[in-house]
Amino acid sequence: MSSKSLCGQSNKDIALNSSLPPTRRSLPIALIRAREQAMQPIREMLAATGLTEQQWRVLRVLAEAGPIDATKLSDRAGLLLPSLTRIARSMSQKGLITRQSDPKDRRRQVLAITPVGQRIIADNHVHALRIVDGFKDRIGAEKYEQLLDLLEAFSAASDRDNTDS
Amino acid sequence: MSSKSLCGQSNKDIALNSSLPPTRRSLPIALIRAREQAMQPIREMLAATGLTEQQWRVLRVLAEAGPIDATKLSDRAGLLLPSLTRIARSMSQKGLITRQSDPKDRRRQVLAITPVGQRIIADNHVHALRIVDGFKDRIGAEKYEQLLDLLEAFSAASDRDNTDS
DNA sequence: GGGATTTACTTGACATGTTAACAAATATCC
DNA sequence: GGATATTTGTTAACATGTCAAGTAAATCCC
Repeated sequence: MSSKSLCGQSNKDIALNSSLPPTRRSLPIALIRAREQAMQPIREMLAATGLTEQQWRVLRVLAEAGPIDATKLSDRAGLLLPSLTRIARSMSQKGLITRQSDPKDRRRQVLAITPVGQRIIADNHVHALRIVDGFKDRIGAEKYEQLLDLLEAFSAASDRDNTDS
Repeated sequence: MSSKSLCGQSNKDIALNSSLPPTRRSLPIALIRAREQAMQPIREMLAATGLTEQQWRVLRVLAEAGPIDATKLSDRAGLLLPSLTRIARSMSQKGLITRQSDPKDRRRQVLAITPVGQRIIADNHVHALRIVDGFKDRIGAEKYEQLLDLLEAFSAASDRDNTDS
């Protein structure tokens, strides 16, 4: 099998039968593409509110979970703690959330949504529902659920060495 | 403040069965989580090289596709053009890629991988293969391919729909 | 052929992603 | 009790994400 000399000169053996998958079949790239597509209508919705996607996710989680500390919130919203620190400061200044240190453990910052924040969610509720419907329409409701299941399974499979007492 | 009271009292048209999905079943969040999990071993691999994930993707696509213009590269690597502009400048200065304007169309910037860049890919080839194997092990090879198919289908279904108010 | 439009980047401004270093409060251990 | 380690969050520094505006080259169109 003569190699095609992909990029020019050095057609050294790159271990023929064990080559990296084409970038079309790269999971990271596929995830990034899908995220880009999914975010697009959400950003359009949020443009009118002045919120970013991340700030919207913070409101969504707080509305769902009630007051929680920053670490749990960052985990549930898919944010890193340093990002959340800045986002929370900004949202607090805008009156969308409140921050108070936990009296039981003063390291913890307990965050909670305000009525103003709840109002934003309520105002965009119907629009958000239509966006989710749009997701389902893209590949069908069944495959959509299947996709969510697979993503969840992939992310959950990170507990290898969890032999706690 | 009060407890959960998701949207409160105005249940006029939002009503009963039409509530937003729990954040656990949110596609954007699920995609972000999965991406975070997938990137983790890749970042560990790249830590020794000083490259970022994005720079690695640029090298991967250029090695696969040969010299291409910035727009196509950004599309295939899952980057926005403004990001690629800066990344390409940085990588060009490091000698990982080359940039030259297309004589046929001088608006276009044709980017290509250098031997130095190819060397980085070759050096990390085996490690990268192991990472991909790790992905498959997380949920099984079959579900892994299924996940890629669904992601691809979701991203491809973007030629329609005009969700407007 | 020349103005209007489109394309292909580029740049700027700001928000977030990411890692490392750090401070403060708590937990552990002797 | 007090030194040490761990947890929780913050800050800093830099790279990227994102949108808007800008520039230069090609295309359209009469």
